[in-house]
Amino acid sequence: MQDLLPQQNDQTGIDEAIVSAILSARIRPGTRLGESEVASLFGVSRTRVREAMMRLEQRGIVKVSPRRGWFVVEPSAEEAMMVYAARRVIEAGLLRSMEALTEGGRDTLHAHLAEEKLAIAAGDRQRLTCLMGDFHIRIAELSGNTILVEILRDLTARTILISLIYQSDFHAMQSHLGHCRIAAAMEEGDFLKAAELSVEHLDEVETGLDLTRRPDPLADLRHSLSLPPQNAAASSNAPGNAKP
Amino acid sequence: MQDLLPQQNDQTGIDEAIVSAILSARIRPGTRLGESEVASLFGVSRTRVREAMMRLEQRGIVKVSPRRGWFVVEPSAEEAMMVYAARRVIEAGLLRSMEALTEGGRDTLHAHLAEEKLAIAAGDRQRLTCLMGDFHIRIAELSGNTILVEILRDLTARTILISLIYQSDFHAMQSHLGHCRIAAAMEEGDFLKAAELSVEHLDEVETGLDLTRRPDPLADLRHSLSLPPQNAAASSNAPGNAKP
DNA sequence: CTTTCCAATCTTGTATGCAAGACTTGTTGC
DNA sequence: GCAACAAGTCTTGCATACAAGATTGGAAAG
Repeated sequence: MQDLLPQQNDQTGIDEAIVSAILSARIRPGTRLGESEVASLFGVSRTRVREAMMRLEQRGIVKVSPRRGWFVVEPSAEEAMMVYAARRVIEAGLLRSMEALTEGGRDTLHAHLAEEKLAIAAGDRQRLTCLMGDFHIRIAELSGNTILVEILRDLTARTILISLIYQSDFHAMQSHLGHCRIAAAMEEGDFLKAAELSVEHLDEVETGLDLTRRPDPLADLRHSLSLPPQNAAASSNAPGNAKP
Repeated sequence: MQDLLPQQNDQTGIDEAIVSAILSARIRPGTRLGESEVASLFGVSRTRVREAMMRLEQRGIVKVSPRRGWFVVEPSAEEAMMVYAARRVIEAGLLRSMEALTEGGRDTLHAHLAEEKLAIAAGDRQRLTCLMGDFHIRIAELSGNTILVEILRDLTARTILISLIYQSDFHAMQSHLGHCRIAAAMEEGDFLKAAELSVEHLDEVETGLDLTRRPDPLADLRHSLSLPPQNAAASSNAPGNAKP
């Protein structure tokens, strides 16, 4: 737990520390965030933690289980589809509404794609997760509409949680290529094409999910014990423990 | 103040009571919502009011001025344009993503438009304000995507606040016709056309705003004293108070 | 050995208390 | 008469205290 919420200084806010931890996949869906725990980590009282949690709940990032605690959301398959649908609607709508790409905008996109390439080469998966989500936020920022930026940031956070539950393997290269194609279309000034590519890209990612998979409440424990992932342990008995 | 926040029973939540008051324009932008005041109105302690305010702040509906109080937001001209831009993006994107209108959906739209007609005939402006915003929410609901519904509901609340600041007169009939056209296109199954009409409709409404108008902090006091609206009072002296 | 029940513990839900900043208003000095 | 100032009042910010539900662990009964 101590690693998941770095001793970010108080000024940035508890909210952003948690969101940032999610955006870089340092914190898993279903993680319990006890008020007292977080409070002591940040050196404040429960009051402020609670306020932060209220805000995060409004943003669809944590949920409270009455008198049990706060948990990072574990989107259901249905919710996952809604998140992707919402992103398709908003991102495609956004691109279609754009009319020109400034020189600064072009540079921003190039710089971002270069970073993605770098992270892929380095195999830095945590950084990559963060960057893959950020790409879409960068595009929203180009529009200058901070309302949409904030909406998409929260949806991106949820997307990352979704991928942590339902995504078996991370096709980083595929996503990167998708991003490159979108950026290229934008540079050509063909925003309609960029919008269509964006929808395709999101479809691709969504199709890559295994939405039949149930979130595994024992995931972290399983991992701590170095047990095989998912189901093998449950269906087959351990050796030497044979029983008719 | 007592009239603005009806003694809605506790179960529905303080948040929704306030949002509902805004959606039907029973509460004006810039209204102060003191923690103690609201707390006593709802018969709870400041703690719960504060939590509600935190959530509403996250939704862009209230803002806190440090150690001064909570206020219903008064969107600036810039923010107003962003809200409309965001709505264009999302609503158009949503319509474009739709593929069919169910029979139930058709009925919902018809029923809503009938209500609009009724309110226009009755001249019930408060109800009309509510309905005009609701139309767009109904459409989102047809998509079944609750995420987008919630986003649009908050944007609609902000839109109403914007119109209370910058809109001089309420072209209810014009808006209603816009809604009818959109619904008609949807019934024809021509969602692309519906999307375009939606953008036009929002443009129309936005164009009808006078974004140069500054929010008047004395509006409610002025109204209480039955003084002429806006500026006349400030530039001309009261009769009998002539002074060289 | 298994099941049931109860007490201890831990968690959030809510209220309250105190501190500190912002505004108001009356007062003082000019 | 007017400006500067200062005390008082009102507000949120934050911490803490206590109540109540949820969970867990163990003891007791079958």
